[in-house]
Amino acid sequence: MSPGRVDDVFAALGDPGRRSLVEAVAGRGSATATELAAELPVTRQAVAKQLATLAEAGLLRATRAGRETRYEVTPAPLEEAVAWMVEVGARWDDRLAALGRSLQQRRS
Amino acid sequence: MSPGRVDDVFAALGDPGRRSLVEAVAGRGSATATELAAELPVTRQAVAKQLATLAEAGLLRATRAGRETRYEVTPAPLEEAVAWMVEVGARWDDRLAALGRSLQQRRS
DNA sequence: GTACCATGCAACCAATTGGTTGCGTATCAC
DNA sequence: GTGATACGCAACCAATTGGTTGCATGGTAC
Repeated sequence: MSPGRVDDVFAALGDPGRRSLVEAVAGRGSATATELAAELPVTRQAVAKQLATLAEAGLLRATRAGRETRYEVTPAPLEEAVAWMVEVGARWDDRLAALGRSLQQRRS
Repeated sequence: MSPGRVDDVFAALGDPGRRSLVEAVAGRGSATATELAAELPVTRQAVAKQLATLAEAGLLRATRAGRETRYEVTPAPLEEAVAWMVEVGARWDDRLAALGRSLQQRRS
């Protein structure tokens, strides 16, 4: 399990603004910085920065098409983060433990 | 799904130091601030602060016994965070989608 | 009661960071 | 070509935050 990667994922998801950005992108399927900024009380540059952070953490993938760059969700890192949580919490929680087995089974 | 709660959980897990603290506590079963600080290059107060943050996010539970306060992991918030991730990523990833069903099934 | 842990609280510091403005560049429409 | 659009980059700012030192408090052991 890539160690540093999970760190970045949690750090990226740590900011509420970035979390809602991920939700927004997920809801639209894909989105650009200006699109998202249009409906938010922040600047396009602010959104662009956050998107860059999320992309660097591997949560989003940027694709430049002509003059616009579209972002979409990349679920793989989420799965790693889930794995971390399951691993930590499994001993105290039966549901998480079961979930862990379920996850492991579906891998590979 | 408690909304503010998940925010706190991700924010708490966002710091690498706090993440490793959670791991340490999970590994020991329970631990005190001084115990943890003894093996870290930081002050006891620093650790205590982080533990407080984690406890406030619901990830740890503090129990004062005599002159020492022991912390242990509380997996419930982890489960909520997992639910959030699954919900966001499910559309793009079959494994996460399956995991989501698995999670929902075990809830009640 | 006395010496010794283990904490809690407060003030203070340096580094990080989310956000802004300003400007330069590339692409699309006409 | 010309204007409008979508970006990217850099400098700068204020707020947050992880960490420290110092001190006061409350159990433990004897």
